[in-house]
Amino acid sequence: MKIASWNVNSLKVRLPQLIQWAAEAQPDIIALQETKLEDAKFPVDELAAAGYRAVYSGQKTYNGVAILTRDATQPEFKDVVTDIPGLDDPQRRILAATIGDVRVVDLYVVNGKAVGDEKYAYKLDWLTKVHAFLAQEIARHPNLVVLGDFNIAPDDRDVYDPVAWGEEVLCSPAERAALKSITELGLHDSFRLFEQGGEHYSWWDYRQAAFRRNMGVRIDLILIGDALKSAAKTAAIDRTPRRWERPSDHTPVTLDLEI
DNA sequence: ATGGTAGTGCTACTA
Repeated sequence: MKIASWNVNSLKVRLPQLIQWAAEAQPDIIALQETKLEDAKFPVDELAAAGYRAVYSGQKTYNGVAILTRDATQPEFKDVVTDIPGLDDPQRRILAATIGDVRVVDLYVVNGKAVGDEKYAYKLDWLTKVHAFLAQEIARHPNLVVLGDFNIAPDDRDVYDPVAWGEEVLCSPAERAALKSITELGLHDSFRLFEQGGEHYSWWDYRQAAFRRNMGVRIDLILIGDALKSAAKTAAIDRTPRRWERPSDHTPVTLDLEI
């Protein structure tokens, strides 16, 4: 089973790229972030024609998450959750669904704007509530996959210029501590099961030719529970779509599981 | 220190 996560930065714009990439990469499950589409405008028919069924939780202009599964190989979605229990939040940033015996939680973590900003405080509070939700999820579902745009670079290896980034947003100690508390629930950064080096990034700013210069950060993660660790075979960051015309600022990340 | 680009939607806001 191949699982992918991609912040598409507008599914309306990126739909042709998503369909092309899926045809080439053949993922069984794709978690999307920043679809920026109301549910009524989700491209159900176009994705069905491409062989994928979908669940989605979207809004106009901002945020929006979706999970796609390959029709031919995957069972129906079960136990779909679109909100963190106890958090009344209009921002569409979380989507959980069970596919067979795998539980998938798709996250679009708050960006936070800047350390000290009110959006940063919202980010940390949101992460605390997600932590509580994931503690319940991992107790219920041993085969747990938590993936998405975390908007946190786990450590300095995941940052192009850690001195310049310093303790700015995406790299601040409080954000990294929040991510660590999530991984300490028993969730592993699957990419780091296979690759220890730096210079592997999943997001590059549109400005300053950042992609060409590989000035990026690795903020798109696929976390897996202990029970799936031995099933993990390959983790990768596929930079191909970032080279295409009119790309998302993020590129897809993938994980192959032998299940 | 600032601003550079992109998406939405038409004015700033978010990233």
